[in-house]
Amino acid sequence: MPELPEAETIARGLHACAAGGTVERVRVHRHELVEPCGPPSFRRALRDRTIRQVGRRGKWILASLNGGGRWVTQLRMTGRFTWTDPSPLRRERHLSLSARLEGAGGRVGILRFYDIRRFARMRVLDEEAWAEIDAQLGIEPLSADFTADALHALLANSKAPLRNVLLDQRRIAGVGNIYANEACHQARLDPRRPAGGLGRGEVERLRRALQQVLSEAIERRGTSLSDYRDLLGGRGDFQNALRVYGRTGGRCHRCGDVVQRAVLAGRSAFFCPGCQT
DNA sequence: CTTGTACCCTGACCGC
DNA sequence: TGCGGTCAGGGTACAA
Repeated sequence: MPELPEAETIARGLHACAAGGTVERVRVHRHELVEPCGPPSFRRALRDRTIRQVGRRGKWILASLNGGGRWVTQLRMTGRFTWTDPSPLRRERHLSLSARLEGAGGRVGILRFYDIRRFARMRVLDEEAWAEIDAQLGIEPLSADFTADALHALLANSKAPLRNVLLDQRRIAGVGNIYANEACHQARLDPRRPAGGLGRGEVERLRRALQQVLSEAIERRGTSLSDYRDLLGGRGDFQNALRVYGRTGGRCHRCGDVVQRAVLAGRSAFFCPGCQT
């Protein structure tokens, strides 16, 4: 579900409601969420900690804690946060975690985490442990460092299909299957092409396309195809701007050809054979 | 090293 | 109505 724009939207929402708040109580309803740490030690690590700020790295949600350390979340496919006023705890089906936060201004709110498919993971890490993970993550595609030269270096020597390389979090952090396919279409590049075979001009087109697609998706608060919702349950809007993703058989808005689907490394790729070469 | 596959899990949808 | 097959925004362990 969540790629960079969805993680960014969620992180901004969390920062607005949770920054300055102190975690008063944590309940872990599904232990696999906090594996391999385990619920008791996870609760101990988070209880009575104050959230300094909330941000994002790739698809990871990061809440930095006063006194050091980070509360980190990988949403994976169906992870979702909600923020509500205090209310009686109903036994909800996919509820994985709930936490009571004493807000900065004396407000109290409940942060809940739901995860239908239970792939999501949370941990509380010290700076050193986080730095290790951070070092494994690739470049931020919306940063100033993401130049054509940098992208060229990331793609060079790779024989794998372009779409697959864009999904590799060790190279570029935050791009998932929706935005990888959309960026390839925007850049008029066939997602099946070997990544290392792109020319300079093509690499620059791809860089711009990635930044445009990701920026517009953030402005539109993400893509809500089925599960994704923001903190308050609102939908994103980028599903209305998709050019190829999930549009097999539809007409390309640019050239009128028919959008096709291919399977690369077990996952769908969507492209227009008429204008992506 | 790189690349691809199976798997983790639930739910939606489609054809029969 | 039910049943089996396929697919889904992610990531990891493992094999080639």
